[in-house]
Amino acid sequence: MRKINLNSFQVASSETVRDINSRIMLNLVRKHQPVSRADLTRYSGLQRSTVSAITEKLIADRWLKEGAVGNLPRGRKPTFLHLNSERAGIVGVDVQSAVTTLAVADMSSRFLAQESIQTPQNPNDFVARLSSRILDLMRAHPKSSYEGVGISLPGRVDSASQRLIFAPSLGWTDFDLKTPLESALEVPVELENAANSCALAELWSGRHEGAGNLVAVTVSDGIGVGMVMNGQLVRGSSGVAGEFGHVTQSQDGPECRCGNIGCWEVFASNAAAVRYYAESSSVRKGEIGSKSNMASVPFGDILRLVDQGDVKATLALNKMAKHLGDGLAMLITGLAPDVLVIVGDVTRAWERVGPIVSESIKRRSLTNAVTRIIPTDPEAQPRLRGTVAMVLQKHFGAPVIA
Amino acid sequence: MRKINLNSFQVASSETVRDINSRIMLNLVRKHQPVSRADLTRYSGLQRSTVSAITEKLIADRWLKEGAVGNLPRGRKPTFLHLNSERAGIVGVDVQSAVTTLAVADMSSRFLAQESIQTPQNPNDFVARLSSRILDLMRAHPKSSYEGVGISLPGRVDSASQRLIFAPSLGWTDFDLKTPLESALEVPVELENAANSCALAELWSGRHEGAGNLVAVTVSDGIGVGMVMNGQLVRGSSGVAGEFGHVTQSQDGPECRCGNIGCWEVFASNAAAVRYYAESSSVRKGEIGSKSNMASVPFGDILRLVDQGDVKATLALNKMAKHLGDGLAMLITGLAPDVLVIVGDVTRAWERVGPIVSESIKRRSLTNAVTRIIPTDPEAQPRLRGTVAMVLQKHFGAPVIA
DNA sequence: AAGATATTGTTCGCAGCACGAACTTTATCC
DNA sequence: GGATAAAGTTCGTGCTGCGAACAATATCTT
Repeated sequence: MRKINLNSFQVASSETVRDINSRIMLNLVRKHQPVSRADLTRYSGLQRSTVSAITEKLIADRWLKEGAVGNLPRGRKPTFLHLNSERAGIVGVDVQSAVTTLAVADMSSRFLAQESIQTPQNPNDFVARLSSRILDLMRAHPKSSYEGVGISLPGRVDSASQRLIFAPSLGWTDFDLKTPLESALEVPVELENAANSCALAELWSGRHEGAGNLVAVTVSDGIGVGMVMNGQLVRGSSGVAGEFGHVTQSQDGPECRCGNIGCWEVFASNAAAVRYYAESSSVRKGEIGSKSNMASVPFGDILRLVDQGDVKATLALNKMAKHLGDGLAMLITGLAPDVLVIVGDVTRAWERVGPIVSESIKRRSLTNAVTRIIPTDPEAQPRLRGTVAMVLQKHFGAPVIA
Repeated sequence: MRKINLNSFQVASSETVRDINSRIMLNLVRKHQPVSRADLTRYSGLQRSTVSAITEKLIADRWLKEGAVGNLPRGRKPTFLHLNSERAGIVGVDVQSAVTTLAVADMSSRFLAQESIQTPQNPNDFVARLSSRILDLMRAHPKSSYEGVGISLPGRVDSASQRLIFAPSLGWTDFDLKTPLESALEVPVELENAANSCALAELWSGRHEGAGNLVAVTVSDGIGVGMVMNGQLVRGSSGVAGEFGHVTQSQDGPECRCGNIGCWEVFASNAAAVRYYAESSSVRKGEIGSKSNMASVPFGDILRLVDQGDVKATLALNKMAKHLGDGLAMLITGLAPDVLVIVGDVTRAWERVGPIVSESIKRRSLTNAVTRIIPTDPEAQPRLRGTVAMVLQKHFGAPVIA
């Protein structure tokens, strides 16, 4: 039960009822399509007449389409309804430090096209290049309308101003991406942190119907956490919730890029595995601690070496896995989510990493928590799928009431 | 924006509109009372006629009452409305290991009476004694109706079955409190973990209007965390969210009562300060580690000794404060709440403890988080106020929609 | 072959609700 | 004593879901 916020509430009118029920209807079609009006009546509990009226409106507004006619042992044949994938296009953008991926999706979250560009260093160049590529994409895939552009960012977005406050891997600080893009594209733009994007992707994937508490952990050079609680993204005050990657795990670890000592991500990120590997090499050469001399092997190479049976790489990965599990135990103990999704290249080696992580969690967690831990296939592009969810949410999410 | 849960949703009907607007109205009266219909029109944005209709219904249902007539420089005098405190009584129960406190409150959350009993060891005895005392209280304070009984428990309540799963300080496991109490009292009973109760108390206190992200930390023999995110209690899967007290803070700490090593509460609870004090005494006597020989000084005595300038007690409290801050830094970094409330006897010494806690947080937290840290006056009985909020929620909370 | 039965989907009158204009009530100001 | 102002009420309108009756379209039974 939510408290009504008297600083920003919304009274209801007659139309509110239709809005609520339309959204329920859209979600039911999304889940069960193709589906007849009669089935929708049963799923929703509304009257047949009401379902007819609502679907008529949704068809007129081109959200739904009538499709094939079904067959039943008796009685009039049902007309199936499904989402009108022609109606609306959605553009998704996944910004990462090196590469930015763009995609066009339809209403059913199917990708129609995809391309990548190098992420420009300068944020103004980025806006220029991105908007021209998006315009090209929209022209190449004509739809009756484009509902919006969702953007996943490796940084923090202020929830009030919607400005990008901080993006260490890009080197951008306090930049307004939304306004120039919206005026160039004439389409609403949604920004979200990458971990939040992954959490949204999972929430809207349909794989966890009924799971209202869901945590996504992105593991790359740093660690990000996106939280969905009670079916809703938790952004925290001014949008900075989820920085569990910078929770102190040890008083005497190496310094983190955030300036503090012993953050979780210093021990459990890809960069940590790279460091472990470099250290074990240096030790053999007697070069302990001389950071500058360490040859930095990319994390992908470490995974490859592990596959080839390399001992040092395997030990480095194992160490990273142990620490990853330690931090995940914190999330499970504290948040008790139904589902915890892991995102990142480390999932490619989950056969090895998973058991070590589970061991850490079992050792540290309080309850035999029911949390399911799910590694995401990197090919599934969780960040990008999340950007589509950002836009879909506006039409399929629960209406803002009271 | 919330995702609609297709496993349990609620369609809207015409009456839904009235339900939504009535609840907004009730909240506006609660916040601004005494308040005229004309003011409610301005606050709500509804039409004058609509406000009249809604208030008429609420008065007929005895939620509101007309009060005095106001004075204005011009025009017809407004009739003030206020909550009808006679209408409904609420019983709140704060169960702690030694003492259980009962209270009767009115709709405006004012306490009318209060009493304490020793908490019986046996849960069946507890139910018997509690229900007879509650019936006495309700008879002594007749109201047109009793809306419910809210109970704060030092343990975990399963969110689905509403059974008390685990209460270490009481020694009860998997017990159904709700059913027997409800059948004895013929009034709905709400159960909640003590930290959650404190979070609800703060949420509904009216002190933080607009703050949707709020964390309560209870510090006693253990540490509990109650989280409100997006204006709503976060219970997690099966109701076990918030066990941050059992997050591992150090690999090599003493064993926790949960069986793990180095949990936060082992370092930062009242029991920790007691242990620190005992250890420092033992050290002087050369009795390191011989637990059995340590005289256990109650935490209250340590606070008293600190007041009297005792050095060992002060050092013990300082150490506890440092570790308390370390854990709070985790919560602030990870959850970024608007408000973080501290509950427990330790707040009595906040003049001393506060700066140490702030220092720990400043050293460990990532951002200059905007979180306000607020110690609660123990006299304010946060757990008990939360029990009233549990019941109030049902009428003043946002309606369950979609 | 014709009526019985089953199922889908539509039509239509009704009741609940918010809206908004007109109206009533009750003051003070000039 | 009329103008002005504000609070609160009344009433007709439009939107919405409800539910019963009805139309459409099948198969099953006799």
